[in-house]
Amino acid sequence: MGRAPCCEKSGLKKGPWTPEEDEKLVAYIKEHGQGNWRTLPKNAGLVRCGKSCRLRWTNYLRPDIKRGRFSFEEEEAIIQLHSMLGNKWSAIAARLPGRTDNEIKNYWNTHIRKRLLRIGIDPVTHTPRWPRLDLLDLTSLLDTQVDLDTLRAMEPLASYPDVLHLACTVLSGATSSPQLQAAGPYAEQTQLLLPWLLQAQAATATMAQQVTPLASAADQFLQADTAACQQMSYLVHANPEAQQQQLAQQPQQDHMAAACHGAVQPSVYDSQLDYVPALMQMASDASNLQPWSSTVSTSNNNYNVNSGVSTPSSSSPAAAAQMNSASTAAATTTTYGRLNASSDVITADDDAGLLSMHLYSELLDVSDYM
DNA sequence: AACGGAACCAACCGCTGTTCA
DNA sequence: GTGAACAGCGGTTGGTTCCGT
Repeated sequence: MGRAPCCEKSGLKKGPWTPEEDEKLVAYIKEHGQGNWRTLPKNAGLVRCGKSCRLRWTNYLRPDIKRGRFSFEEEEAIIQLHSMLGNKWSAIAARLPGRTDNEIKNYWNTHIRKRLLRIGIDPVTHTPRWPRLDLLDLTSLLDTQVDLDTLRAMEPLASYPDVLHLACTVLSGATSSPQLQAAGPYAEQTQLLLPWLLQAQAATATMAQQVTPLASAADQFLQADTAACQQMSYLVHANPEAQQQQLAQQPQQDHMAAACHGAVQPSVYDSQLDYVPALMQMASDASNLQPWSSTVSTSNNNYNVNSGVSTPSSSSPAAAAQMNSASTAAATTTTYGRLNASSDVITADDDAGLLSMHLYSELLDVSDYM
């Protein structure tokens, strides 16, 4: 025999609460405290289910609830937390004093989600959704005719928007770089950069698949990005001597760096468009790889690098608990790893959370909060 | 002013893990 | 040990408000 039913299943009022009902509920809880929701409605003189009373109290009547518009900081925090926790609204609410899970959930679905979609960020994975736009940006930035074969060869990169984004950022910075302008015709540099993008991406994806159980996937990502950034920098500066020097100074720091260094040997691309068939092959190889976000998850634990997002159906509280804030923040940052393009200097921000917050700040339309 | 669609959000629904008779 | 209810959570609904035509 189980418990007695909490309330009658019929004859109870549903729908919006009246001020009188609110008054009764608040008065009762002030006097007796919350809890014992089964008997509360009857004792408080309400013709409501206990569950309904609990919901009304926790979502609306609680005195510590902060009502009104979400601030810019709160919105940033929600996005940041969502990238780590997924649709764990109660967990997110626990970190936002005065806000309820229901309120945050509603706000996410009606405001943030749409805003992210509008700016091209997938609200589930927190990764860019429009790689082809990046591609367009890239070609426009090159300010030169990129042959169709090369473009076609790059198509598989649509699954790897991060690299394209990275390239765009670097190139946009490079456009205004006096060093680069002094180094030679810009078109020549970019002709080198395009095939390199493919190789670097393929190498990075391979690297990601071979992630070791000892190192966190997030760290691997970070290393890969850092290496990619360094290589980008080399290319932008187009100084082979400096490249070799740097290579000698940081031997075999990681596989990714080695792979990238091999890919950018100038001699490889000296003979005009010799590399195009090779590019096609590389692109084909790359197309067989899973996008970063889905490949890099270690099998011996529950760590999910997919921006730390786990769908309700696939996640478990244990898995969520294992995701400490530092590592998930690192994963998030890697996803949005970026360069200090304006100065052609690649910066590796130690404060991962801060970095991604910074990026989100850029993505959000601040004017909405003015 | 009237209308229709979009946006918003409080409340409900249904599921899951926990508690307890 | 069993099973029913509780408590909590995320998803969804539907009523209301807003806004453009």
